[in-house]
Amino acid sequence: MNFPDLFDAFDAAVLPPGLPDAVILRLRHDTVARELAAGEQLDLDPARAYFAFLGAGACKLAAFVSSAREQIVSFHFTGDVVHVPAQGRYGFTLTALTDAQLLVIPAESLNRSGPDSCGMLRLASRETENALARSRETSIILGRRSAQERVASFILAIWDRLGADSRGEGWIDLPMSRGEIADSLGLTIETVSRQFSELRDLGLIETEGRSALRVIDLPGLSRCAGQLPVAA
Amino acid sequence: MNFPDLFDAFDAAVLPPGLPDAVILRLRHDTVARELAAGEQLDLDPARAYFAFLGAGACKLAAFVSSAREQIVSFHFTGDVVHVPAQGRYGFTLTALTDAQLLVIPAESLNRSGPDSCGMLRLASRETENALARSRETSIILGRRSAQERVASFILAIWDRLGADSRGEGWIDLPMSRGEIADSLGLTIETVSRQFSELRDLGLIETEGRSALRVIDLPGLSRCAGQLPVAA
DNA sequence: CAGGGGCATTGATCCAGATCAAGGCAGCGC
DNA sequence: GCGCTGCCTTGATCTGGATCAATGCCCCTG
Repeated sequence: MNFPDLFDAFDAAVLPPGLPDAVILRLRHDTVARELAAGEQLDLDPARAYFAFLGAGACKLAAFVSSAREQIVSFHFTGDVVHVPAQGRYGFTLTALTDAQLLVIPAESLNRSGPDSCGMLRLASRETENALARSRETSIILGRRSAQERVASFILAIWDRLGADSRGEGWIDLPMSRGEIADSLGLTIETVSRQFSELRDLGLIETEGRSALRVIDLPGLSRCAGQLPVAA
Repeated sequence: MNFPDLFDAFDAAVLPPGLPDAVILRLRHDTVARELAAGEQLDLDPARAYFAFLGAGACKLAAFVSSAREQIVSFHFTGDVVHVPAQGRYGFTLTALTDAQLLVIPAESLNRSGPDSCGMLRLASRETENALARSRETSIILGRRSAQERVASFILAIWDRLGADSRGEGWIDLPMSRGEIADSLGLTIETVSRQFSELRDLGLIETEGRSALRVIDLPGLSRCAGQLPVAA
């Protein structure tokens, strides 16, 4: 996908309708397309915050904690808008899990004030709010959940997100390694692996090879995740 | 403090300068003052998101996870703007730790579009972004830190926040109980207490009674918190 | 000022998950 | 198709923090 197509996709999927042409043009001018190979890291100015629109592929947003292991803040997939914060106490990096195409927009461009660009501000605000909701949910999981509950929650979340565009019989392909799952759940690789095995033995999921996954018993998995059956 | 004084404080401390009078008036009309006694919980419509300006006192924002224990998302103090999300998978509550006075503003009021209210949107966006940064930092602490690192980080954070307006000789009063500290750090009361004792034995902090606290060795405490010495 | 309730501290034990240590297997290059 | 490399799985042990169980000590009330 080239820049114009990517930008059109972004416009159609994310931008609020009815923005003045001049505003869109200015935004288009500030926006840059990037193509990342699997494993490649997006290089940004650490002093600035960005929004990135993921036109295709999957990526992870991670904080460097120590030289040891990173903490993965969130995973993102095709169509997502990712908030990449400026460097504060921690530095954040956006890294591709699969080959990915994205549009990179400096946060300032959305935040630029001006009577015409309210829609854009609204957008920035909404996307930040989404990121906040996800982050707070992560905090809850990291603070209070057992290993099994964490892994079950993770599978539910990714199943929910990728289940729709799955190939055929409801199998999905996990784009991230066990190590990356561990880094997002605050666990070790071994524990994640053991929990996958246990959920398989319980007949809740099925796996094939390293990355293929199928949920067999969704209610059972929800129960394992320790959540009330989706109360209203 | 009555409503006009509170609103003036809010205007002076938070609102961007140069907003049209009509916009401020409308906001003032949508805003409600609330006074909470220590331990009292702010009663809100769970279907809506709010911003709350804390004119005086301290409070906690917590998610109900199970009937067991709650996960405290953040602590807030005089002058803070708190983002209280609408109920999603989890319900959130804002509870006073000390007697508190606050202004409650429906998020919609700030988000209302209109060519004049861009400044307000900008404000909402900025406050949400602050909340996001805090939340992501929490995630990092909950995901990867030992008990001692968590408690040391907590003390550093609150010292940083309350150290300024401390009474005299650099003592601060913790407005929250050990249990609440535990609930915010993903630990138990006992572990928090033991870590306080250990940091005291290490000569890094001093305590008196249940709530008085003084940091003696700030660099040492930072080292315990496991953070690089505030790299640029 | 005495008594009592509730939070905080401290100690003893237990266990979930980390760490250490082998294998096993998928996917790749040759 | 064979071997190699790097993930993944599985097993054995260890340990940090949870849990269980007393006490101690503020602070409030009468």
